[in-house]
Amino acid sequence: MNFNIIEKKWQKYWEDHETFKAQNGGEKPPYYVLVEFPYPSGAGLHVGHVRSYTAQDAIARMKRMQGYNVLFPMGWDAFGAPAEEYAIKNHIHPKEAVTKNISTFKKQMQTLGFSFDWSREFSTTDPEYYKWTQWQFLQFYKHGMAYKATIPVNWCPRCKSVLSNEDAAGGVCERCGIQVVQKEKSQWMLKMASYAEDLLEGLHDTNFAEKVKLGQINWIGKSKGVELDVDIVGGGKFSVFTTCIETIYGITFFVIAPDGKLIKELLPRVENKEEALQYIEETKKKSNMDRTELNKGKTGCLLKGIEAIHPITKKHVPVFLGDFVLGDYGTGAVMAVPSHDERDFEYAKEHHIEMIQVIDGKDTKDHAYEKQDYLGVGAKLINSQEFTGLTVEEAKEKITKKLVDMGIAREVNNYKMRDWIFSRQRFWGEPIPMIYCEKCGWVPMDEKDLPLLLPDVAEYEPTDDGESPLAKIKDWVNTTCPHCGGKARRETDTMPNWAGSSWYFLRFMDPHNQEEFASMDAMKYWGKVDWYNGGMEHTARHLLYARFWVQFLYNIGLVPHKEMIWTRVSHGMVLGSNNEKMSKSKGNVINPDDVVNEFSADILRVYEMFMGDYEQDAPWNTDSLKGCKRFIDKIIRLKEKVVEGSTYSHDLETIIHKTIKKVEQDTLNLGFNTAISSLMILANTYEEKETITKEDYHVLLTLLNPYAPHITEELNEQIGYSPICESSWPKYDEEKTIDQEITIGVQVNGKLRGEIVTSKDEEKDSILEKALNNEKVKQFLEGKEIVKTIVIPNRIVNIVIK
RNA sequence: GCCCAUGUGGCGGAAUAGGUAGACGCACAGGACUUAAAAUCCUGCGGGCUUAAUCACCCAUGCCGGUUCAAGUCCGGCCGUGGGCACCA
Repeated sequence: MNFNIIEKKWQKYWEDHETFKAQNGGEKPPYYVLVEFPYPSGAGLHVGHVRSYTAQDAIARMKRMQGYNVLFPMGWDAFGAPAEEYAIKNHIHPKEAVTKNISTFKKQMQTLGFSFDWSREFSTTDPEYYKWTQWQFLQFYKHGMAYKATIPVNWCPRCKSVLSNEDAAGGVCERCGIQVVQKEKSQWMLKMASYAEDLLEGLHDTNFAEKVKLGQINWIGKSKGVELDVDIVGGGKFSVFTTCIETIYGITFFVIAPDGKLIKELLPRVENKEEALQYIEETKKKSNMDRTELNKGKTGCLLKGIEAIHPITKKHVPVFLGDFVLGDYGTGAVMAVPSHDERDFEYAKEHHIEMIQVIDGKDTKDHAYEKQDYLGVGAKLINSQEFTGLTVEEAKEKITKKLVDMGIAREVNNYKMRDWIFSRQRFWGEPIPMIYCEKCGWVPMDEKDLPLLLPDVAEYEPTDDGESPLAKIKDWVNTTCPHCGGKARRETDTMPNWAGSSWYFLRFMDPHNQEEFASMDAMKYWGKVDWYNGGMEHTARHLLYARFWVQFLYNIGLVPHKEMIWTRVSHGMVLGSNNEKMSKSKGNVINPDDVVNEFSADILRVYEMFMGDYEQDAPWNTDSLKGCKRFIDKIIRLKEKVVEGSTYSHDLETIIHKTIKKVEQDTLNLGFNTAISSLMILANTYEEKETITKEDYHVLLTLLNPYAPHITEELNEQIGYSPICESSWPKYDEEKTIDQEITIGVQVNGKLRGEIVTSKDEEKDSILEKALNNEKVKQFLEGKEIVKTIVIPNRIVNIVIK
């Protein structure tokens, strides 16, 4: 049997018959299966792609047979630095590289038989697509959600570009892995931080996997606390944010961020201005990474002439600069309680500041007694005036109330998540459709002039001065102001590659719409994405950006739901056979094309589904792949046993109904490996028989079809059935999934001593009688007193003796 | 340090609500078929102890405890591995 020819044959059949084309509308209920569209790299499709695409393909194929109108689209996320770097290295235009890569990817996907609706294909780099990305940016701008700000940003010296906080997690460039540095630049920003609470709340309206939800919750990083005003001796005041207001009596100093706004205001009053300025300069030089890595001691600088007044005791306490306080979190200033915060403790030691323990229960000579240790254990306050003796929980509440009543504090929430830095100094991205006019300032382009096309140029290398390569293209940059008609310049930064992927799933619902990014009708028809599969690494980035983007569109009335993604799941990686991540340098890369050539697409698909728990990483194992070939060969051989018959063989009925149920449920619960295993069991059962009916064979082929679509269609055709892709999914009868005879274990004092055969739902008394009469069990009961018997029909018998 | 995940044979991994641990597959060993190989088929395959071989028994889901008639599964405490975050007040 030539797998190659068969696979081509059926791929052509599907194409000719437009089998997988989804219609917007109709009788059938809609079902949207989505898998992250890939970045079409030069390396081609990875076996890891095959794993998740096959999984979603199996769901899509099964759902179609179950009578759903399934949307299973595919496209290309093709903007971004890798394409640009590839292009620079090979001296071709990124557009050409992308076109070539897309065609390779598409061919590979088609070879594997994924049931994508190719009529909806697009790339984020298509002007007809990025026109709408730009249009949506203008909506952000027009609703006050996009602004330009000069801020210290993460700058990657190698990529020569600004990175978002999400892209620079851990202080290193996400792509090239080198340390990022801080640089002041004027950037477009999207006000994502203002959506922090909505993004948290919205998670309740999703069915994301728990770990995905947690990933987002952690990234958003909400803390509840109190913002407290602190007066300065001689007038003026500042605020601090704290989550531990119960320690207020332990304040012995305050620390403010050297990179924050506050110090700029206070500086004129600082007596040791020179020293302070020097410290600020030093801080600026350190990147975020250094600041955390140094971690050696707590550097800082006392601000002479600035003394704070303790809000309750009215004592005067010193104020310091310290780089462990971040300028862009909270208020950029903290109240320091060295007895109850390790950082404050270290700082106090370093700078010889007094400490006051205010929570009893642990010695604070060597270390602070921190909140994670004193909360929830009934710890009580000391040295805290009228609050002494209260538990920390009571004190938290009462102190807050007192301060709020005094009018010097507010309960607030703070979030780690910041606004989205939306500018990149790169060529290969969506141009930001903004124009700068000396007279009018930043002016948005007229919507009817979109798309703002990327110019065709010869030079797209990034520049050392931190400007986008677009800045060099004078006739593109120079334009007229849409407002006053005067001379103006275009924004030369481009969007991050997360922009295009933030709304592509909406476009798939209505991909050829010329008037809108997608019609409200189409989006209402399809509703939320039913299944969205993607990598865990996108949890804090793509998925968060996409949700933010959708929530914004919802708030301005352009999408029907605040959350457009219902279930989000993620797959484990396919590792090399040495259990390490596949990489060229390790020489453990498996190319799916080779596997298809040597085995077949179906075998590769079945293997990747069978290789292990879908959500866990799994190493590649060629031997195991051969086992899957044996399974497919067995399926083929079974055809020789087929005889006429339009019903299931009587003795196979139970196992067939059981298998239908199992495959159906497992396929929808990410249990792909156990679905395949139950099909193996069914095939093994068939093999033991002399003959099987056509119907027996047909049902096996149908159940296997979502996983191995080509060979099953071929065999099914050979026994004279019409194509599986046009048939319906078999139904199981719950009654028939249950064995009439069940063998159960008999335990004596919890240890298995024998087995008995019972009929389904047999009476307890009758089961017990059988158990007591079991020869082996009898031996253990001899001369003993039966204290208790437990009989669970269909499951177990346990006899307790003394 | 904090958060998450995870720990079951030689290996990948099974085990709805606690109910016969090791499904299914791989590898390995022995055998059949073959001139031979491949393919296929049959048998065995956690450890220990016994035995001529069986039968039987004992131990076993990272470690230590607990709850229960019964624990891979529930609870408490440790240890290991992988990942994420990390001076976030």
